[in-house]
Amino acid sequence: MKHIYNQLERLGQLLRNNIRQIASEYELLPIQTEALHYLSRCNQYSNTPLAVADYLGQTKGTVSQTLKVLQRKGFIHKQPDPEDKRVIHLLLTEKGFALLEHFAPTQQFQQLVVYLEPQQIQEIQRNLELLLEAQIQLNQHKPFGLCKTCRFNQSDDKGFFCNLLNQPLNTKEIELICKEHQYPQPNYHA
Amino acid sequence: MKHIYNQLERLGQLLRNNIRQIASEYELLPIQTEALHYLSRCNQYSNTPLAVADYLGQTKGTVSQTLKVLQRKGFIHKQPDPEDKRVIHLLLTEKGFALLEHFAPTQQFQQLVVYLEPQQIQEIQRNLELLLEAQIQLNQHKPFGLCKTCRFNQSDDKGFFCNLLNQPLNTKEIELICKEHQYPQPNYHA
DNA sequence: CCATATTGTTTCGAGGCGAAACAATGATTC
DNA sequence: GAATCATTGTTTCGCCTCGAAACAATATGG
Repeated sequence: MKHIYNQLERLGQLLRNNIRQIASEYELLPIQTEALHYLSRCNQYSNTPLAVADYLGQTKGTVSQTLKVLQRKGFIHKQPDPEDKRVIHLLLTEKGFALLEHFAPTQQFQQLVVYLEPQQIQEIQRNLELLLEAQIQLNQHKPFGLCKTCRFNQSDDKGFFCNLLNQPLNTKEIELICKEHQYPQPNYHA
Repeated sequence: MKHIYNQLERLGQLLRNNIRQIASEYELLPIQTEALHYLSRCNQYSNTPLAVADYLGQTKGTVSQTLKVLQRKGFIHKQPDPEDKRVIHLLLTEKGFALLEHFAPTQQFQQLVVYLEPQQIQEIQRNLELLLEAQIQLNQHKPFGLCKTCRFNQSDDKGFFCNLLNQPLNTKEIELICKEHQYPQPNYHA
């Protein structure tokens, strides 16, 4: 496992450096682009400062400042929740969405496909999925998975429905990240 | 590839958060432990501030400050090079080595082995190796590989020898990271 | 209605981060 | 050998991350 740890640490560093390099052209830091990337993929119940803090593993105070910078630079705007006046929803501006086109994934990363065969790509995806689920399980970390893989998501002939939030979901929404996500059952090896 | 990118970004974040959590008990930041981890694995030609900067993808000015903190906290000490008086060698103190026992890999990460079968571990290692080499190739980044996989490393009945630095190497040294490392030839798919 | 919990912001101090200026030493060239 | 250029490392500046703690506002439960 030591070898895998070193490989993952290194891959993470290289990816982060890759992001840093491109982000610097827009005068952004890696953590800022990571927050934007999350906000572009999460659902309407998960786009709050607290959810970003949970996702990135930082305190709400730290995230609050990072969001202030992103807002000042025009990548996001804040929208008060009409029902719960404590809550703020974070929405990407057009500038924010435009930025992510260059970022997630980076162009350089997309070129990796040249070095890999389709079968290998499948295999790598499966392996990374395994590592991710095991890591989340061990960390006691919220999985932040997509609704379509969530135990609360129910599908019938009328579409999809979240049994936790008691809300209907459309085909776009079940592809988004939810902070309340729970896997149906452990699918790793005991 | 977009899926793999998202998985790798997430795995990197979780790993970094895991490190942050443990490091905070020692009042260290992730980047500081990453520098220490590198210095514990590199050879005597690669333990300089500039090499650390190349490895971590940061400027020498930034690294100089990080090293200053690590020195003040007693994890490393600086040793001037006797031949080239511009060069400083960075050596871990006992406290530095002791710290890494808890870190690389983290205890939590080692427990991942419970969720994986030996065959899967092999497969994951191979796949990560592929991704790493392709990523390094694309980044035009120095590989920072081990001497035993380097094209300059020659082995005969007397032991090992580096044809670049014209130095003999022992069995311990060929397991260390070298900043001059070069792969013998591309072993990915064109 | 009141105590408690939750969400988000602000403030503080330490430190990461890159760019640029700087100092010291080594290498090249003439 | 002296002048020029390259390399290595440090310092300074301004902006930002980061966590902890204090704070304000709203929600919830008795």
